[in-house]
Amino acid sequence: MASKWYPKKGRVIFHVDMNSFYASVEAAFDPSLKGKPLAIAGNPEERRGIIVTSSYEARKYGVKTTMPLGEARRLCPDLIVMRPNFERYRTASKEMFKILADVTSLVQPVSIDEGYMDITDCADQGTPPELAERIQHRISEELDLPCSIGIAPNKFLAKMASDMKKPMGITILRKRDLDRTLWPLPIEEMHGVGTKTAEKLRKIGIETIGGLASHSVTELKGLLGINGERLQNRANGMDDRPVDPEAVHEFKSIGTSTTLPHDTTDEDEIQTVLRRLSNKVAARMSGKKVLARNVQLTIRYHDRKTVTRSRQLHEFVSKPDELFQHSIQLFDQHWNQDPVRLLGVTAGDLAEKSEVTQQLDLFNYQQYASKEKLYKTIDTLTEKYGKNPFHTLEIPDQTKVSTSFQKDFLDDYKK
DNA sequence: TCTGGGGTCCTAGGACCC
DNA sequence: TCTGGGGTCCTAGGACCC
Repeated sequence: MASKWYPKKGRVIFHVDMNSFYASVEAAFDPSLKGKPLAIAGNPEERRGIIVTSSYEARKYGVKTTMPLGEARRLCPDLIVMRPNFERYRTASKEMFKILADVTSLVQPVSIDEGYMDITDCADQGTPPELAERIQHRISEELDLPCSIGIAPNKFLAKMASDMKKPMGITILRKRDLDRTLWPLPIEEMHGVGTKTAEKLRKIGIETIGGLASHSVTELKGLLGINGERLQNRANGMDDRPVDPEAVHEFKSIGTSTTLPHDTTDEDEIQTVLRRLSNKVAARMSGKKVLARNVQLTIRYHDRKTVTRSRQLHEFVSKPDELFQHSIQLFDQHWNQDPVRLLGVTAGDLAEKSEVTQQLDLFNYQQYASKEKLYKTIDTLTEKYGKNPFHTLEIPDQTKVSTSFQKDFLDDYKK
């Protein structure tokens, strides 16, 4: 029976998408909000008054994400507006992913409210629709939260499928059904096509996903680069990205930014804000036990023009003051004296603290018997690796060597 | 009523090395 | 005396997503 759902080749992928997540969490927390037009929005006094999420009741009035709060209120005078409670959403998210993890370890969270699952090898737990129903039912019963689930042979189609029935939908998207399910959709509804790309595609006569699927790939590449080819493959239902449960740990940057209550040119105020942002980034880095080798400053001016300035460092940083010093220097170097609307600090080129410490120990060559022998080892390995693994011989760059190199290094050195 | 905050990936040009 | 082409690193910006 199950074999009907499990052809010999091919995967079965779920995309689980929580429906208007923040608003739903609030309604689960306070059931008196159920059935009412509810929006989660920032504080307009601080110029953060945009809609982050809204309930389906609010959406009926035309309330949409990123809409300014004033406009939302005009469209829906009875709108209930709440500030976001991120801690509450994170807790709910963890509970939701726990339920997914009960089915398979092949779960890849992509954001706080959605994730992919590879259930190819879960045939013993039932057919995919049965499994999807069970997951949806558990999330609804245990957390009082609605979700939609897309079932498909790959991530892209699963993602498109979960979007097709909301809220509380379960949608199967098979390859053989693409011509009537996916292809008629307008091009901007395709995941990966935003305003700019949609505009470009419409200019060359592509209006639907089907239009993209059958268009000349040469022209698409000319228009969109490598992305043109990739989008066309997706439109044809081709996507071999694996569900990667580890991806969530491999973050590449940690940043924070804030829109100032008022545009400012006051350097003391700016300094205070940069210090606060640096502290916040450092705290999050410390929580994740990572160090950074790149610091990036973001400045958005009164006219919303945004510039980023970054520096690659020769050593790792993690302390609040280190981040602050780099960001204030970047600011002083690059600020054009115009009023500032937003400031951001981002730590990039991250590495795990434990690994960096290990490497620092390894390449602190004072611990080796002789410098000559150390250099000889480096020469040997340089030949093996085809290039000098250090940036210079004088100051071995301890930061950019692989674990396999470290191992070889020790093996060779001990000879 | 004007557009938040958290990210990722891609591109392109210049510097530098071989 | 003039010169190609490939590769990597760094920086900045843009597009996209939730």
